[in-house]
Amino acid sequence: MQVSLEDIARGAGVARSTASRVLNGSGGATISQATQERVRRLAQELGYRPNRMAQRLRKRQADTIGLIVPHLRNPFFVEVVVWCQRFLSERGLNTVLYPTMLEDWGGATEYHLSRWAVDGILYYGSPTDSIQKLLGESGDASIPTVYLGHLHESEPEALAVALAVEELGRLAGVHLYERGHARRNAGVWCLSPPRDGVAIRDARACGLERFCQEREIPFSLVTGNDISDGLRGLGFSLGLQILALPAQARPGGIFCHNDLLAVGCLCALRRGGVNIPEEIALIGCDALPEGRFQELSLTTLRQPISTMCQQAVERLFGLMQSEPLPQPRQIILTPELVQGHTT
Amino acid sequence: MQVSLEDIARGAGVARSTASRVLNGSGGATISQATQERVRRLAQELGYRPNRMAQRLRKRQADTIGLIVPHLRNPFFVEVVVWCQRFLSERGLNTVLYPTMLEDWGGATEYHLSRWAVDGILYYGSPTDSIQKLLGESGDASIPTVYLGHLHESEPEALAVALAVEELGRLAGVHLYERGHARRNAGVWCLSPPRDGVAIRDARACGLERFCQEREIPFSLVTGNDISDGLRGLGFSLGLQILALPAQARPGGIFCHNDLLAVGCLCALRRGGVNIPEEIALIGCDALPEGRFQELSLTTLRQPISTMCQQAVERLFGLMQSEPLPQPRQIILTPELVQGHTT
DNA sequence: AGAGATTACGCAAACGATTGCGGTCACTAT
DNA sequence: ATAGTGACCGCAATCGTTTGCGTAATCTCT
Repeated sequence: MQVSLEDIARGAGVARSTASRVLNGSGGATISQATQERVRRLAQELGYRPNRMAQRLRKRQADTIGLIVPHLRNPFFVEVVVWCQRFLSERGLNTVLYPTMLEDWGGATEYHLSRWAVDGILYYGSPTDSIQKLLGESGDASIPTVYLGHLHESEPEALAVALAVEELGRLAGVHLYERGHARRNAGVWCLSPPRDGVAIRDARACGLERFCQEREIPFSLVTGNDISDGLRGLGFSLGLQILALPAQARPGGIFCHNDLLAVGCLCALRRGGVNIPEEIALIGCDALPEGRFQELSLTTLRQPISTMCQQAVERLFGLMQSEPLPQPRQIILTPELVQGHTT
Repeated sequence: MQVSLEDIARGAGVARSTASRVLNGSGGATISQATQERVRRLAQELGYRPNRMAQRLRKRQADTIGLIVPHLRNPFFVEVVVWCQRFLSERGLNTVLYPTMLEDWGGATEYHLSRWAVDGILYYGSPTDSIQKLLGESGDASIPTVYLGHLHESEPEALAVALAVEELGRLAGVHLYERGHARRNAGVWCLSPPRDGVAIRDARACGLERFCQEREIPFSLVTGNDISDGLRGLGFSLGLQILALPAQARPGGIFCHNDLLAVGCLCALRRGGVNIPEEIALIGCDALPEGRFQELSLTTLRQPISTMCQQAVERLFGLMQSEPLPQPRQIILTPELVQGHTT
């Protein structure tokens, strides 16, 4: 059985309140050195450790934030988790993870994400669905929330630390164009994962498409439907499809929604004997370590994950302390191109 | 503000106790249908959700287990986390993650892992250090714990769901031998990460070494010291070192402690123009998806992660319910070879 | 020396739930 | 009519902390 504050108090001959005040250094009242010493020593000897549940009940806070990410099978999100958890733990906050896509959380979400279970939420979701959809009607809208990754049009007032997703597409376009991969054959393709059967036309796809339109470069947004083998598998099967095309129907440059797709696609193309980047150039997104250790290192776009997480945690913390809302409400962090050998 | 049991009770004109008993269906006493209906409807309307902190305080349990893994930069451990979390959430248990290697948890461990913060622990650590070292002197030895991944000689009595680590080495050896990669040049090498500056001589290295001794195959255990770039980076630099050797000093077959090392090494060797598997064969460990999508798909060893996690969670659950200890105390799950193109 | 300030501490009420025990009914059996 | 029996429900303690307020004791100053 654990030792409680009561035990300390009794042992030191003081009231629980006094012991509590000594141990937390809080509570207005002043306590004599002698008493402090006595209490502290006893606590030390008995190996006292406060009951978190009782503290949380009394202080009406959970010391916990919910971190919502799509899943953990993409190292990008793992990185997000690692950094968020690190910054949160520095502030003494627990992290509870909620992968939304991989598992069927159903009622579990409701169970875990009530106002009483978490003090705040960091939400990395698709820009089209807001957190409300996740929490359901029972969701408590008053939980302090900071959005990660992108701005949510449905929550224009919310705090967000986003990545310049559209800029990703533009940067990729510029790079492919300058390197001369854009005007070849069927122009530029953007490979995206499917969503409800069609390619995700997110900001990065749009950014690239816009760039292509400006330069009058042929552009296609493509996806596949076989996701049974993960994103790499999808990329691989798309690569195979490209291999099946005659040369002039193939893209000159490919921008992949993320590095996993890119790796899969690269794998198929290389095995198919395609000259990269001479025939087809490839650029990924997220700068995963995995891309660097391909036989042909992947050109990709690095996003400032740690900065994003740090800022988000900082903002969430402010929100939880009801500090005045920071200006601007939304931060947008810019990516950086990492030159590899696939462009 | 959240609605409490008190509110329900008052609204329905019953005592808190009655409301509680209705909502949990527990507590011996019988409640009339009419009352039940009234309470339930009110709870529904008001969107009542119990305060977990209060419940946990009262029931003296945290509904939470601590999942301890070295870090999350290796997808293998991510997989462990994903599966454990899944099986735990099926049983209504929260998961809190403690990466031991990546971050300096220091006092945080002590803070989070007390008897009062978690009901149980799943521990995936190196076989040489026990959980006691992690928890420190303040650690509460009475927390139900199940060891994951390997047996801990320091805890022969403990429950464990282990992988047949030594068998990994043996299987790799047999495979390299049968494929004719073992007797070439400098024989078989085992690439391991360093620990305190020297290669980890764990069970898989020993398993391979023993096999080599039996067949009188030259064997070396090698590592490097540059881990600034992760395991892939280490593998890569070791690959470069191999490239610098004259052919007859090179290994005929390499067994890598894990797929990340293997991928890095493979990358260096291929870029260096080595014929794989003709000149050097390579076998990894863990069957990460990443290995399959190399230009030359990696031969590797698959371990039954989901089974391991499921069994571990099941056993931990039993332990927490103080069920009689299962026999045998330790389960050992065997790996399976996945043939790729690097052997 | 007595008023006022300060120091040092204890009392008891929260926080929101669970649960052992006891009490009130209505109804039946004697 | 009285005791016995269920069915139904409320009282109040309990989990371990925090904290507002009250009150002695001590000190300071004139």
